[in-house]
Amino acid sequence: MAVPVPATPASTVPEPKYWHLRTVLVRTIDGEFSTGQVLPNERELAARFGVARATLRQALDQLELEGRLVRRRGIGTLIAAPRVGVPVGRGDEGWPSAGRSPSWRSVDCVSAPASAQLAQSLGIPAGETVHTVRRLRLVQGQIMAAESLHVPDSAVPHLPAVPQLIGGAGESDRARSVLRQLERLGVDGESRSVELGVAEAGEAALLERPPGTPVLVVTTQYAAAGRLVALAVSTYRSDTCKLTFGETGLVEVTPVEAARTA
Amino acid sequence: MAVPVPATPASTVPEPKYWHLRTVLVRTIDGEFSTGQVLPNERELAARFGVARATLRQALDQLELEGRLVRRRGIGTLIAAPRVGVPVGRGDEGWPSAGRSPSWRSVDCVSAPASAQLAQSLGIPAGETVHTVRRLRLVQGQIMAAESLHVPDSAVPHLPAVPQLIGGAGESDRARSVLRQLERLGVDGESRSVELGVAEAGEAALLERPPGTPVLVVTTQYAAAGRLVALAVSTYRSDTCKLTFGETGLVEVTPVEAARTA
DNA sequence: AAGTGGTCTAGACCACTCT
DNA sequence: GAGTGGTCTAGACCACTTT
Repeated sequence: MAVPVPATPASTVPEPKYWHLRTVLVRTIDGEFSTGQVLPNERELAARFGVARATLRQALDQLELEGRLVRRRGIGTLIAAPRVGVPVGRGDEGWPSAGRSPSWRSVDCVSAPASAQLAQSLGIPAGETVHTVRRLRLVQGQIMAAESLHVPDSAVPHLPAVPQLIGGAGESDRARSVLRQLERLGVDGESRSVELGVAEAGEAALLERPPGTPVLVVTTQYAAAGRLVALAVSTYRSDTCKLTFGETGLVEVTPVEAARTA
Repeated sequence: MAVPVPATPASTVPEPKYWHLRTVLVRTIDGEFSTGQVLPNERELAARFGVARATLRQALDQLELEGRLVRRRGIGTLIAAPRVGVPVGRGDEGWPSAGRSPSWRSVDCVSAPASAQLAQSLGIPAGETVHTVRRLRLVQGQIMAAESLHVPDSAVPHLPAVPQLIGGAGESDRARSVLRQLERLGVDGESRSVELGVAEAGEAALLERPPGTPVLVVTTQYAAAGRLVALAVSTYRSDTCKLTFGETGLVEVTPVEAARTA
């Protein structure tokens, strides 16, 4: 209010300040900054552009959503690395390999009666036992996704008997057993969906991100012999991941920006 | 500040108010509201929960990102309809059909030299002519996505001669020609990626959304005879779309929420 | 202790929609 | 004109990281 300067004299439809700011910042960071570099702090940036800090933050929020910036408490705002292409789909990445796939790390495994909604999703009677394996997907040593893999007990009848109450030590073994049994079934088909979501407490913790972090939610139905044998719900970090599908990289990675704006 | 009530007495790590608010709102709208219903206005909600309007809005932002709410200027905040599953991939949906596919509507078509980055993405020399068809994807009469389909001139040498300067009337014809030529090539393979983005001015207008709207950016490389013949960049509305891949719905749609939280 | 981003407030004005 | 969401401000305090 102190400064009544209509720097953009307003044509017909005044562009919001934060959006204009974003545009300026995009040009600046694409031009003068490189990955890992830290921007001036928010208070200084706000002063420099003559806006309130909240307005500046609105612009930074956008850039963070686009994966261009990373903000770290107590540290500062830095230029993000380009997103990593993460293969999703058929092949070694797609199907849970019980062996030493370097890509996945099992976290825990619980066996419990299916909730009504989960039962419906799996096409089983409510209350039937479902084994849920939680695991993390690592790419280049970084946590990219957290997954809950739900397997109806009826799909893996040959699981080794294990006490229902599981001590923490046994969980890893149990997860392995479930994955191994699944592998033996052989998979006929997969059906997937991708949508935008936000991570709540549990997922957020696994992803090492604050609650509310936007994620790409990938839901996969695995079928064997025409029957649904597993349902995987994977939440991928949308800031660092680009999901890739299909013929494993017909051509190399494609920079998108120019193609969108050109 | 008037009310120093620490409703949640803080365990070890105080949960942000807006996050707690979101949780409360989720329970409320899942329980007592149904699609299309309007919530009380923001000022009243803020008062009711004893928070500033900005804090309430932070919670609503989250819910909108999740596709649970839709906010309309001058109208109010309403419960959103469930996301629509949109097939992406092989089949009639995946490949541009020049004919009367009810799913796509061509907007315009421009032919211009490729920018450096676009040329690289297409694997052609910079400056080569590229035909860009812009079109909209409609599902159930609703605009779901905007697409730019880039086709190198060398991939469609049999295009009917048309003056370079195109009157608005002829664009629709030209778009049809490009799509038809593409169809005749036959497609060997497709390679896709999905990532989170935001719509800028042009896209936003086509999608009938404000700039900054989050979108799912789908980049598709089309190959014919081992050669890259087209690059499609499609931006899907993340609030209303759930992208589906694979064997066209092995089982019916899967509600995700329960599976994630269970 | 100093510096950073994260949260929250109370209020103002604007743009849009409907009556 | 009344009511709604969208933008913006100026300031405060908190949580986290580093020195």
